[in-house]
Amino acid sequence: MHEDNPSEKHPRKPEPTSTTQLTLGAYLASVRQTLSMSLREVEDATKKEVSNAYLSQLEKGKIKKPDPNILYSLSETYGISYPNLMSLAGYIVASSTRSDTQHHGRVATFAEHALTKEEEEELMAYLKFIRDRKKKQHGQT
Amino acid sequence: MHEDNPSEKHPRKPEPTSTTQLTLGAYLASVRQTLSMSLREVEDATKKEVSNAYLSQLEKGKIKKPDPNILYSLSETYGISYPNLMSLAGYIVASSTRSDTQHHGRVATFAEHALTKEEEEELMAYLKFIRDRKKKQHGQT
DNA sequence: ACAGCGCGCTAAGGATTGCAAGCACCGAAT
DNA sequence: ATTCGGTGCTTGCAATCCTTAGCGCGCTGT
Repeated sequence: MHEDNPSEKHPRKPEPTSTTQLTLGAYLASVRQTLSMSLREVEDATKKEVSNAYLSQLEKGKIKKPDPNILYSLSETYGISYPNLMSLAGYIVASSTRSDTQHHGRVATFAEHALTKEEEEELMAYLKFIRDRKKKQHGQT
Repeated sequence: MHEDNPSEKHPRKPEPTSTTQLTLGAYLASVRQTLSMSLREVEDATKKEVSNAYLSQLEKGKIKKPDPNILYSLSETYGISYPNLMSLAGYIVASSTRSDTQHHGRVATFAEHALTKEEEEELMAYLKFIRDRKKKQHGQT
């Protein structure tokens, strides 16, 4: 069991403005109050994607694992960071895996790997899989 | 039970529902079979984070919204892209991959396919997995 | 006073997740 | 032939999500 008591083992930070050790619920509540929105206003703003009842539970920490898409709706409505919400919810964030624009020096490629025919076929099939996926992946941001 | 519910509340991708019915389950099953791993091997490889029973259901498409962290475990043990799994599961991906148009053609058999960096890395990981598997047959990292 | 409205919040319940346990099947060793 | 281990898969169940109703409170106007 985990306790959600945000007021211990920490010398109490005076500035809750950053994305510190806040709980998801506390953070969401803070943002909503800052925007002076009611639970039902948020419900409408998200086009009923998040019910006022659920948001209440969310803010009170009664929900442990909210659907990522709900978090996304809230991030859009509030104008806050989606990955941050994901992180607060205990989900591993996709872009946290650093492997993007870094080591570019490893030329390598498959040329020097002497692919067997079997391997090549498998890799081709896999590549197709990846790309088929990306086609469907259009429609975000 | 139909997944064709028109009164969907949550943001779901406006997918054409035609052509490539590339589902999460099919993809996961494909990868696992390519790696020649049994359900229980994966269960062990993920340190019991994913039970064999659940993986079976996942592959058969019986699970609609798996926990992102489970998808992460699978992406790690399979050596595949986590955001891609998220996307397949219907979750909105945190920082969308803007990898298109990044082509830095690297020759080899795949040169004609103009691999992006991400694709290349994923394929490399995949190739490594294939070869690893052939060498050891069993054991862990 | 008392409607009426909006507020945060709670109750109850259907739906889904994820797991432990167990099933039926198969191939190999005894 | 029979046991043994391994395979995918199913079942039953507790836990959790998320929704629809509805409660109690405070406010405003008639």
